[in-house]
Amino acid sequence: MEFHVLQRDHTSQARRGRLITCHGSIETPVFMPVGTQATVKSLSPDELAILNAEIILGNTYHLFLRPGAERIQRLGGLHRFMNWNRSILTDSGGFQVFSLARINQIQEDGVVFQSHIDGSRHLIRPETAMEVQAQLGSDIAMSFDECTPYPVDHPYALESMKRTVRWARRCREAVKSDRQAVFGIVQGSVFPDLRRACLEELQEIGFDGYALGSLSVGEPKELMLEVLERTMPQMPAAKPRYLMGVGTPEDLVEGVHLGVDMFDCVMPTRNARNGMLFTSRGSIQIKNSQFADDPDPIEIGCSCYACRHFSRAYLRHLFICKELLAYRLNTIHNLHHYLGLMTAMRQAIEQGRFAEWRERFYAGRR
RNA sequence: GUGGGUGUAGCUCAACGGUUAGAGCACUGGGUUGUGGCCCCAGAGGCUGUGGGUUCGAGUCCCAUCACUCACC
Repeated sequence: MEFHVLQRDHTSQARRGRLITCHGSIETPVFMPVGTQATVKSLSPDELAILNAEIILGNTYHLFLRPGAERIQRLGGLHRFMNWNRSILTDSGGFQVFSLARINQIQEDGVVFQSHIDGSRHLIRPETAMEVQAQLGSDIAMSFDECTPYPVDHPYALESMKRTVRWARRCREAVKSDRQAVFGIVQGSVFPDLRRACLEELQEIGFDGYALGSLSVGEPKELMLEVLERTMPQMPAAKPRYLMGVGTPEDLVEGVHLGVDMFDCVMPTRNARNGMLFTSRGSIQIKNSQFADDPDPIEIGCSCYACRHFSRAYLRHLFICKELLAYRLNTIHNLHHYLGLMTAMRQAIEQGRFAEWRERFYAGRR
């Protein structure tokens, strides 16, 4: 994998870059739609490609439990399995073990947990997570980490961060293929000293990119931004910086402003299925009765398939009836909005006026 | 026509003769951050079919009446 910083914005920490994997190049800053179970829910790969998604997320935890990584490997790897020939980043499963499964034990060797599907017990070790990701054949693999909840006290955050670093070392050593990049995940909760220490240790191990984990896990937004502001300047400039699981459109703008190159978040896709649609003026709930007779598209001037062909009234009807098309059209719109936002930010950086663009972005909001 | 049963929120149903008649769904609004097509929070909504009666007090007991429903002529 290669990463090049093409341009820096002199009005902020924002930077314009290009990531090159075995499956193509990715313009950064980039937003990666989440495709947990080998599909971005409700969309076909064709539709994703039309939306101009250059990289999507797959998930070790889910694919490990179902249908199983060996099976996917036998069927030609994740790209072939799901017929997606652009890039894929796989999450290590660390987050899901902590958010979905019933944890039985966190031990030095790994985590014993119970499947959220059938209650079966499994041990995931750092080596397991990397082996599974190798079988999936993703372009970028994430190291296996412990996602600390919020709030957490400093002593536990330290203990957890230290363990994540030891796991990161084992992950790095477990990866043999040079076709797969590996990112380390910076932990340390909301404590700048721990974030800094973690980052230093991870850099010593040496990764192809560095991610910030355990943010947007319930902490106040100002606190997340504060941690970002203090940590981002310490991130190695030559490597991609990935803010995991974030976020709202505002979060993306602030992230880019502070120098983040990569984001992923379920928000545009999950919220689409729950009827929340993003526009440049803020979000709307399509189920609201005020849209029952509204002939306008979700956002006037939006060039997505949903906005070019359908009214808010129709989309509201579909959503209230729980028609499958509602999920698809809403998802198309929200991803178009997110990916369009990233395109706009990349252009602003290229033109050296990101700060000005950011002002206008906020001015347009309610 | 005769006998039985049931009438409570938009729907399906709770509520010992005793606080301000509740729940689920539907409806209205809010939430959702490395995905369980969910879930969570809040709100609105009632002449308890109608009219009498008994009682300190009736959704509840009694009488009449209307509607629906089942069985039998």
